[in-house]
Amino acid sequence: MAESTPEGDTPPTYRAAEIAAAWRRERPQTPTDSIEIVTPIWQLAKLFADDRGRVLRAAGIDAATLDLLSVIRRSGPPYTLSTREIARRTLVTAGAISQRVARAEQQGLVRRAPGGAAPRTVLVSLTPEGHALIERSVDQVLGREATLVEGLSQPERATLSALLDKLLTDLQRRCPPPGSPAQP
Amino acid sequence: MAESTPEGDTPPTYRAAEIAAAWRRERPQTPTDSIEIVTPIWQLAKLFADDRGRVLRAAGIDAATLDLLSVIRRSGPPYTLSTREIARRTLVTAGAISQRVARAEQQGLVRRAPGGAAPRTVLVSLTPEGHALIERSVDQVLGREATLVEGLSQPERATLSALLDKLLTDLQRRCPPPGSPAQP
DNA sequence: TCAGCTATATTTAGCGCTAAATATTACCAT
DNA sequence: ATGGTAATATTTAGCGCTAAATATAGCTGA
Repeated sequence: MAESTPEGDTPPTYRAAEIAAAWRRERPQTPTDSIEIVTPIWQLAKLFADDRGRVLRAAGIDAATLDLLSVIRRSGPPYTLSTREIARRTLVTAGAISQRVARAEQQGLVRRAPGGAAPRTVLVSLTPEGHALIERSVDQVLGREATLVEGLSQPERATLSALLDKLLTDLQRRCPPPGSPAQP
Repeated sequence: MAESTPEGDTPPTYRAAEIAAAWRRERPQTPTDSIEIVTPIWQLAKLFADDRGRVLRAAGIDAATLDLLSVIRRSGPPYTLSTREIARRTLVTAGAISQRVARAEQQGLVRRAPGGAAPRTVLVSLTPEGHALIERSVDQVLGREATLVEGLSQPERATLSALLDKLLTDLQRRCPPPGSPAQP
């Protein structure tokens, strides 16, 4: 056996190519076509999320709050969005949004007010404190991420993002649309 | 009105390109370079995870258990791995592995036994029931995922996976290695 | 007019994860 | 021998999310 139990060496992490090869060795009929796409996507998502978490901890804000303030901030003046619209744009459950808004309101970062078209619409607005916090956080987060993707050349990044977008579009056509994270 | 709030139309989901454009409109100095890479990665990760969740619910197994049984199964005979090694390969906290193993043991899918090289090593093995469950689940999951990536041609998939791997390698060199999901 | 219907927001129970604290074992140098 | 140290596993507290149940406001048609 190569490297399983008593752990000879300890490679830094586990590679998609190894996973696919292991399945083909163990079960030759296994359909491994997707592994080298899906696995690195999950690994990258986790790496980006963890790294962002570290940046945000230093900035005194958590990822959920950043997500909330960001979507309101970048919607432009008057920095107000309905709960429903926030849920649509962040692709997180409406119940989760309720909780995020409650926490942020507790910290004085947003304000809730009834009003709007639909029946029970609640509008969420940035307070001056919330606006200030997002202004000083967003460049830190996006600046850090910009350095993280520097390992790819500009043409490589363009190719990558085009392929990701194509795959995403195709999948959204074929899967029910429950939820998904977002960008500040 | 179409179907949302005051908000005019309701596109199926929120696009990375729109997010980047919104930030540039609102704050021209914002570094948006990473958005069209990071955002689709998170959206895709969520889509794949949700879709897998639906497949697994039908198969009577959850994602965490699939992850555990998979890593043991594809390590080959004797289908035994130490807790430590499982944690390394799935890139999830050792505490989480303890809990996953406890749950799976409760269901009769794995067995725990002391032994192995290091001090307090615990070896986790598949029971016949666990082996049978993973055998009949893995092809369903990977087969489904294979159809999901069909929207990309073979060369496109190769390019995509090469770029993802390059980015991942580069990031692993630059970020601390806390944790990340895995593939069955 | 008014009874229901629809659309939205909130609450609640439960889940799995992380981080930190704790427990346990083997080894090793004195 | 023996006390200490390193390595590992488990437990625990807390967190944020999801799904489902609940509450509420406006609309609509008989």
